[in-house]
Amino acid sequence: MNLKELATKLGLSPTTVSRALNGYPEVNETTRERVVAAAKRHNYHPNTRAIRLATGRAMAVGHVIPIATRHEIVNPVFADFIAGAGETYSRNDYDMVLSVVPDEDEETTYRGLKSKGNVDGVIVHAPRTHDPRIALLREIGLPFVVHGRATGTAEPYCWLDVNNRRAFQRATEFLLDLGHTRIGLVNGLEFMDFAIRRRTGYVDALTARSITPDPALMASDEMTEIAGFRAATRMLALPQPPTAFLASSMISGMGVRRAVESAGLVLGRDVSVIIHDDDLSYMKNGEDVPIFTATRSSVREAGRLTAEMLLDVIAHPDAGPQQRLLEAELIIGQSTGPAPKG
Amino acid sequence: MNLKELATKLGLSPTTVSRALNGYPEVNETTRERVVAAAKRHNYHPNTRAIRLATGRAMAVGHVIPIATRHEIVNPVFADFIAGAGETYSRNDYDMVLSVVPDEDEETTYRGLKSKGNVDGVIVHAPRTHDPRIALLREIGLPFVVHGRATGTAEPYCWLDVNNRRAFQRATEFLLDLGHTRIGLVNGLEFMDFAIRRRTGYVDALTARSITPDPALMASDEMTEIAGFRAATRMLALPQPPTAFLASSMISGMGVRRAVESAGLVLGRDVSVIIHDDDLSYMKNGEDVPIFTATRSSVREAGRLTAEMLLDVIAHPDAGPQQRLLEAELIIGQSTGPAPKG
DNA sequence: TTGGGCATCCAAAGCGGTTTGAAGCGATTC
DNA sequence: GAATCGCTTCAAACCGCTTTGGATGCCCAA
Repeated sequence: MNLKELATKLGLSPTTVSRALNGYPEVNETTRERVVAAAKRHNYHPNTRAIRLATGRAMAVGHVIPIATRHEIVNPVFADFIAGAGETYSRNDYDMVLSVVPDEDEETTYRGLKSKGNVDGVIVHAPRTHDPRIALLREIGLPFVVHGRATGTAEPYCWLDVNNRRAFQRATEFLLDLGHTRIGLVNGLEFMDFAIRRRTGYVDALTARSITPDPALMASDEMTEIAGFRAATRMLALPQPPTAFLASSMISGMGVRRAVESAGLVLGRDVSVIIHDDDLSYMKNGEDVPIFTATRSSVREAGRLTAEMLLDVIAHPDAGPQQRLLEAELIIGQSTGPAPKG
Repeated sequence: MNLKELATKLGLSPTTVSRALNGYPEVNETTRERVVAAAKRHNYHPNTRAIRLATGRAMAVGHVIPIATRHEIVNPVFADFIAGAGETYSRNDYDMVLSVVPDEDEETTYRGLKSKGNVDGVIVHAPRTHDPRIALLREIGLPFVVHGRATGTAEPYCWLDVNNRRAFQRATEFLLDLGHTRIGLVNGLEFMDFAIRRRTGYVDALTARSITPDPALMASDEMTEIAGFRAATRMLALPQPPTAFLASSMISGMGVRRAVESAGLVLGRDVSVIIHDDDLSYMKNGEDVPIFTATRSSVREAGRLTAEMLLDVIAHPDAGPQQRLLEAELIIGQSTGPAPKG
């Protein structure tokens, strides 16, 4: 059943039927009701491909996912973000199209998305410092919103980010208040913008209390269980081991916990751990009582909000760049306690 | 730059230019070269929306992701599968469109995808026994491939699955050969088809050696770290605790490991653990030497293959239903050893 | 009476490609 | 020399919708 057939069946022109269904004013209310009823009865759904061609809009948003050899973006955090964004798209009748491409094809993919008209805009994931994608997207004129920020980008652009610096600063201060002075940082890869901001927060909090950050207590690696385990194990073997850790994610935090327990120490008594909790839907940090003390910020909610921002940018291309900074909560769990007296 | 402009520039008709670029035989080779060169020079890319309308094909594949209140499908395994499928789509110039919808809207979404013509086919995730989606998709005539199988479906359909029964049977036999007789099963939720098959494999292996499966040694829950921890802790507290475990995933295996270590036992010596390893790209089971002994089957590869099967089904709708069963490898890691003499 | 305004509706022209049917033309065949 | 054929090319229809620019009829004010 297409528009023409429905129009014939109703004894109306396609024009009127189209207008009736799309809520245009120049159609008699009685007629509109007839049309709407007939559309429902015959289970008429306008063909998306035709709408897209006729309107010139793709009604779709792209997410480009590079298959990196080194840093894998296909991680749990990404999945939850996508799920959040997808909820927003569904509610607004937009399609979400994912392009999984070898990372050397990333630029070509963005250019293709624009010139072939597959999408109306894109979301940029996992920005690095001086991320080239921002200039690229501006150049080709494809609307975009960045999830995170890219230090070193001159002109303003749209982004939504969590205040990572502040989160880690507060977490560090919290540990300092508990009497910890040797605090290990198990960070993500530090070419990622968020990781740098987190380290900055950590360093700032220490320096504010006149503690010189110790390079031996700062690790930077993939946010995996193994990497967390290794980094923490190494630090615990130092002559002056840390009494507390900041871990970049739930997963690396689990590695840290394993290192702590393997060393015969008790979590929350001998060693304190604070993680950053993205509040992943399938990997909760405890139920009522959080297992880990954490800086928490739902990445799924971030996905929803970033997608909303993008749809807004697409609808109003000439409004200035939107920017939004979310604050993480500091939630107290069972993994922190006063520094052991020593 | 669109087709008409390019044609004018070349002094040719749109017809000829279109044919030249699409490799049709009825065009002079010299002309074709001219056209191809001009297209490249002017950076011409045919508009996807127009192609889709003209050809009647969506050149897109759908993945419907229900937001369940109970069982969350947005998990790491799903992310890796999507990444694999996405690779296949990119190579074949198909778009991957993800629909994230409340689970009560799932049926409506499939119907809409079909009647609005957004996609040429879909992949069905996480089938349950008697999964209603299979009959639905057949009814509305939307090509599909199931990742997994749905016991209780009468008519044949396309699927790609891992031999879960065999994998868990072999793993159980391996433990039995090592002298373990009390083996705990930390399974996924057993309304999921794969979970049932795994339990069947486990039970079959036990019965073949005249061991009666003990209900107290069989747990079924979400495949999370906490659930794994709880199930294993409970079993280890039994009067006759198990000396080995089968865990449904890397993550629940980590929970089991924590339970083992919390009980003061040593993994691989006092208690053996075998996990099912989906070979997730961001969560490797060790590097050279696997941490866990495991039944391994790359879910990312499954994604690639399932997508290929679907594209094939779309291209040849009248060929019979394709079905493919992948075997998991049994890889030996450091988490298994002979049963302690007792 | 007339003409302007308003409420409705429609024909037709896009959107940017693909595809059908036909035509031009030099070479070949009879 | 006319008919046929293969090779190229093109005009036009079409995909299914939106949207522009009338057209129609009716009511009301001048």
